[in-house]
Amino acid sequence: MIDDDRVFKALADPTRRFLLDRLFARDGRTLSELESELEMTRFGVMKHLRVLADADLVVTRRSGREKLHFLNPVPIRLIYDRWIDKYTERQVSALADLKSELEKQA
Amino acid sequence: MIDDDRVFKALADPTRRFLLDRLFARDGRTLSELESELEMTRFGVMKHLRVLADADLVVTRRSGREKLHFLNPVPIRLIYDRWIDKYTERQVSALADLKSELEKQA
DNA sequence: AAAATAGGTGACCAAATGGTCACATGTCAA
DNA sequence: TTGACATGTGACCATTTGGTCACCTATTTT
Repeated sequence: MIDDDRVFKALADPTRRFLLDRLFARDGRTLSELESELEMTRFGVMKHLRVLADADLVVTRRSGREKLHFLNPVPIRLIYDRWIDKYTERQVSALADLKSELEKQA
Repeated sequence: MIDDDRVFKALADPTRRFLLDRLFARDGRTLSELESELEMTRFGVMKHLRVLADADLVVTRRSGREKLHFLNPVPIRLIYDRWIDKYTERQVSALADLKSELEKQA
């Protein structure tokens, strides 16, 4: 366990979670595209993407003058494994489903 | 999605993750017991437990002059559901297992 | 009842964090 | 080859956050 701190710190910011949500919906977006969806300068978005990349939650690939961003779900899975007991997994899952159902209605 | 920010902010601190780890190992600990495992004053630990409770990651029950703390895994499960696609779940799980295996050896 | 135990509040301070800007490099199109 | 486009760096500032302390209340124990 050496890089878990970077992951949790990266997830702690709402803008960065929004970026992950956008990449979860569709991968391979550029900085400019992501910037256009946020009330923030390009520099702010760039910093956030840097933090996500350092945490390995986002991986990138250059293509000409563009840089494409992709979501990497592996670190998320590791969080889950840390505090969800295998034996109680089913009950927790059922409770979580119930909670999101209730929130949908409200 | 109203209280997710409190959850992620709560998880962003290493001391708070350590507290969750201890409660995952065994529930129902008191403030004093948790304090004794940390290089920090009681007040610091109290603040951290307050943050975890506000995020609903920890629930408490009073018993006389003691206050017992319990881990609540539901918010963790909700994080998982947010960014793990149901269709790719198996592959991600396999990758995560591989990563933790490699880290054990290193 | 007195002393020890367990937990709680508000003020305070140093350090980390989120965001902007001036400036700069590399790439594509006309 | 000139200009527009896409991304990158370092300095800077306001706000948030992690931690301590003086002081306080409630519950045992002797």
